[in-house]
Amino acid sequence: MGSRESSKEFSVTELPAWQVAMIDTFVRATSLIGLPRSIGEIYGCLFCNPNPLTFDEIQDQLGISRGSVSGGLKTLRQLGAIKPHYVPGSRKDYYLPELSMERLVRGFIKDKFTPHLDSSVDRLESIEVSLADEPDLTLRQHANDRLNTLRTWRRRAEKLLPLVLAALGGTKQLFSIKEKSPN
Amino acid sequence: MGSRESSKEFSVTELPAWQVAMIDTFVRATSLIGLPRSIGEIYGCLFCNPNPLTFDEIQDQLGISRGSVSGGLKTLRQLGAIKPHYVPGSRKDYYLPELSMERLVRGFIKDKFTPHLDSSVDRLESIEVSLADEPDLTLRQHANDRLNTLRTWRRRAEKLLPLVLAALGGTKQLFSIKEKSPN
DNA sequence: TATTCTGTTCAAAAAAACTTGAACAGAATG
DNA sequence: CATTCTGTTCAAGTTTTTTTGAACAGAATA
Repeated sequence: MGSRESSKEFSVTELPAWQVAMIDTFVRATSLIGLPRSIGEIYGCLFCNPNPLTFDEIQDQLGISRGSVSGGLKTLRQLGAIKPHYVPGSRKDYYLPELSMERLVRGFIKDKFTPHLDSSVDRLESIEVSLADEPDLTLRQHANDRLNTLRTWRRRAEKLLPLVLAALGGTKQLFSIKEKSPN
Repeated sequence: MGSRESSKEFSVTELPAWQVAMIDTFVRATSLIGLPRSIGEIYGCLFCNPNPLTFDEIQDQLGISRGSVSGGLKTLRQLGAIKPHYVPGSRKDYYLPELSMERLVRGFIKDKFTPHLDSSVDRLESIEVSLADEPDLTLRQHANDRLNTLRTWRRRAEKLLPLVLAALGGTKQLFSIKEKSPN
């Protein structure tokens, strides 16, 4: 099959400095939000390249294992941070990076935050139930206050997410902050 | 000194179910935002108690090591998530939880996000510099586009933070979203 | 159907993060 | 000054997370 130069083994690409630096940006960002290094590397790799990349090209450019590439691409797909790109006549999967900040953030929030927020309703209710077992009345009252604080926090967090997404929205919107009406 | 019941060794408190559940809430939350379990436990412990707690009381209630308590309190102080509470006639430090969601979030953002955002300006500039070494003109142009994308993202993130804090602000404010003016 | 091509899986290895507890430092007390 | 009290430090141990790569599965090809 073709020249032996096309062999799979060791075609590790040497990246130019600007690509290394750009990928580093994403590695920092993913680490900041608690995602593994390899995910930042893979997204960064796609971000730097003008063309869609394949599994193999990503592995070669980054010099990481097949397992990491496979898992990383899976997570990025789930987050909506990359988009499969169909190339006629090729059996390989090609990927392009999602470039809309709004969609990136939305995917992340949907995956990581929304499930927690949703399930927290039940957990707070269950706290309320177990609160009935507290014999010390004063303490029970205090615990109830704190439970209400948690509910307020939860409600605010829920309301915050749409606001964040709107602020990042591709359609440039303006926000005005109005002082609360006196009632 | 006093009855031997007051001995330091093994005074591990048994927590009521509602406290365990409430602390669990904070453990989940801290883990969600990438802080260690012990930090969630300590804050949760303070959150549940009506009185300020000391180092020792926290350790006893949670059954964790002195090192973890010391480190955890340090981080929480740095985040502004707990407040030292002076008690006359005691040599110990007492702590109360910060209960303002806005201040909690602000402290977290200041500690974790703002430094990254600030330093990113320099890093993006340095990418621009190293970009000059790219011989392929088309690729250089593409890289420059992407660099501008990164700058836009950074700018948006920077503008987002005040918005988030305002939305959580104790002074209830209302936001209105206006469609962008057509220019 | 055998072979090659693509990508996934998962047990084991490696790395990173967290916790522990003994030693330490400084301040208050006697 | 010696002792006790309070809390910090940090090396070592533990746990968790991430990465690796060999084995595998399925689809296309010959």
